[in-house]
Amino acid sequence: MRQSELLAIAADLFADRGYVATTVRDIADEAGILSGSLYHHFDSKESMIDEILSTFIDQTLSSYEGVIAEGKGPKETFEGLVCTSLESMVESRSAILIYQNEGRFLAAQPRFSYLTAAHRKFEKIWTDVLKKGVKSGEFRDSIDPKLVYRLVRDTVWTAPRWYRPGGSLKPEKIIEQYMAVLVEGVSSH
Amino acid sequence: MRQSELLAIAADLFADRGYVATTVRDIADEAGILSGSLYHHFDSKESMIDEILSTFIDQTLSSYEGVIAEGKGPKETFEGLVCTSLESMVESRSAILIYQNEGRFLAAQPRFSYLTAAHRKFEKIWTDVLKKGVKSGEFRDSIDPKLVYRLVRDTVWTAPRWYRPGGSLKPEKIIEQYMAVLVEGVSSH
DNA sequence: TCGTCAACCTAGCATTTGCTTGGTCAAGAG
DNA sequence: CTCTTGACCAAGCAAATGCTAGGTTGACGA
Repeated sequence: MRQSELLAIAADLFADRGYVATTVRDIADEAGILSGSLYHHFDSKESMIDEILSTFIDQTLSSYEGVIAEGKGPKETFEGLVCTSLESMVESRSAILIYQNEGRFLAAQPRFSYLTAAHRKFEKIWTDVLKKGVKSGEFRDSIDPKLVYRLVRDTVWTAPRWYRPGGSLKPEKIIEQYMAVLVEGVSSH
Repeated sequence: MRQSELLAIAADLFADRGYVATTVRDIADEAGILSGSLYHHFDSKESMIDEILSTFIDQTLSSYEGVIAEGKGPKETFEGLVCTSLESMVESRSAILIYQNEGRFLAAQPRFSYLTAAHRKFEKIWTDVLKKGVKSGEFRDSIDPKLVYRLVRDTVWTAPRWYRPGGSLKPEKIIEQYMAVLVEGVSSH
């Protein structure tokens, strides 16, 4: 399918230069076609980012639910959430960046109201795990679940900003270091 | 001075909507003047963001140097760096956001080469402290200074994304929680 | 009273932007 | 051989964008 190829190209450009700064001519150039030809595949520039974001949200949500479904304790579940978030950096790098950079602005439009809904679901999943960990004593009871959720989310979803796929810095190394700091950061001693 | 008022307006808009998405007419509207009148104060839209960013970098660098100059141990110095970074969120909220969101793209232009230079200075300051902490045994020797620097930097500089000045969530609360997680996250036990 | 000057306006130009319309072309089905 | 269809091109339009050139206004000092 040509559509998904074009979407991947668009996603990379949106992630690198920003959605507004990327023109439909930029995307077409990268694909080796003319800008008008894009409209054979998509209604509008907006529908491209729409597709990118909704796909990313579906994937993320189901990967989170998979971790929850394992039914492990709070600490291991927390580790699982951190791990899967960081792992998605490899395949969904540009989507994460777009979600982070353009999400807030787009969420104001009715078309992208699902962004706000997803945001709330993410928050509930993370804070639930954190609260359970505090109850079980595995996490310090001084932590504020909502605030720590934001900290962790921002931390794991900002790594794609400087992570370069195929670079010498391997994802495993990043995951190992980030997991250690974050888990130690919330655990009681 | 009218210039600084206009700069503050521009900074807020750049931070909220993005540099490219903000038009000179947006800025002028917010200031209650016409777009052409902006060019009585500034050479170009680009020179506005230039001024905003270089001011922010000067402030940040000198605040970091102030912390270093206190000559305390690695752990307390690290705490000081985290603290001053989070504190700057109140007065330099928009500048931090602009630096984070537009920095990478702008740094490619010769005019903004100072961004790359500043980035290197920031990295050196943070990693030096982390290395010293590892040597002294206060920080775990398993941590990778460069990676943990990125983690901490991204974490403290992403908070302005959702922090709302004047909101019910006080900066002190954020600083307390963030400091606890980050310091515990790198410390040895 | 006159001259100066910062701040702003009026009007518009050149370019870029997202998108449209009508057409071409090659591959595959019947 | 014809017909359909998916992928693309050619050409351009209306709106938006950064910026410019020349003029107006009101405060202030000499």
